[in-house]
Amino acid sequence: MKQFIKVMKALSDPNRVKMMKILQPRPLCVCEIKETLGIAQSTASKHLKMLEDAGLVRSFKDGLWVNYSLADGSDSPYSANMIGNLKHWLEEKEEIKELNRILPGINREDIVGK
Amino acid sequence: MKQFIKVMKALSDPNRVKMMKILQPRPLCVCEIKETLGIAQSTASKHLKMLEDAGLVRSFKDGLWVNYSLADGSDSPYSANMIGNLKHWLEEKEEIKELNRILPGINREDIVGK
DNA sequence: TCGCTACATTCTGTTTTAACGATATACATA
DNA sequence: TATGTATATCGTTAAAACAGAATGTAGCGA
Repeated sequence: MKQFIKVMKALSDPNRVKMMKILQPRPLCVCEIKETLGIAQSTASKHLKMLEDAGLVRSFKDGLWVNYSLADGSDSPYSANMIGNLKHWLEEKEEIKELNRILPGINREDIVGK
Repeated sequence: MKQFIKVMKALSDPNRVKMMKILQPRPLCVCEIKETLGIAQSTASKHLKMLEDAGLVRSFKDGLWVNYSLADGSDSPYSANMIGNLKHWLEEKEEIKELNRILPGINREDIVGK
């Protein structure tokens, strides 16, 4: 039950859901994610930790960067189901389409401040 | 997006998830639900309202009683998916098994105080 | 080694959520 | 009509969640 609640809680915040959506095309580092969503770096980092604890994303370091990608769902049936469904859910929502629009222009090399 | 968040939020509280589970076998009135879960009547009522707003349960009056049952999922794909999956998910969890154990002994006629 | 960069963690203030008791509403029935 | 019962709503309080700024940590490069 705790695991299920963890997944539901993780997905009950708009910014975290957006993260799940923008991670669909490819892995992103924290700075790309915070830039895309327009939130503070600490906020992004905390949200990603919650998603990771719920088994929804995974992270791997690449030198100075930490890349996040969608998890494979092996953590629980709940995470597996939600990861799968989110691949087609919300696709047509304006909030998400807008993110998909700006996402190609986001590049870790171009991001200035911390 | 708002609709999705609403469903996730509705299912990120243990008492509300338990409600979804005990409503599986048959509809229940508010007093049976509050009795089964051991919570205050006002608390149960509020939780049920949230579940209803999310399209996860529906209510119909029967005289003085208000019966709640699982919704049919026509409200959104999100609610449909969760209603369906919750029919088999969590079934083996001790918290839920305990509820299934006491549920048959719960009867609206036997519930005393408000 | 020193500084710089990306990220994590901590701190603080604000908003949201959950609980219960008390009150209001709706509907039977005496 | 008056009363009692089931549920909904309101008021209050305590705990949890979210945000950003500030600080700590790890790893690269000069």
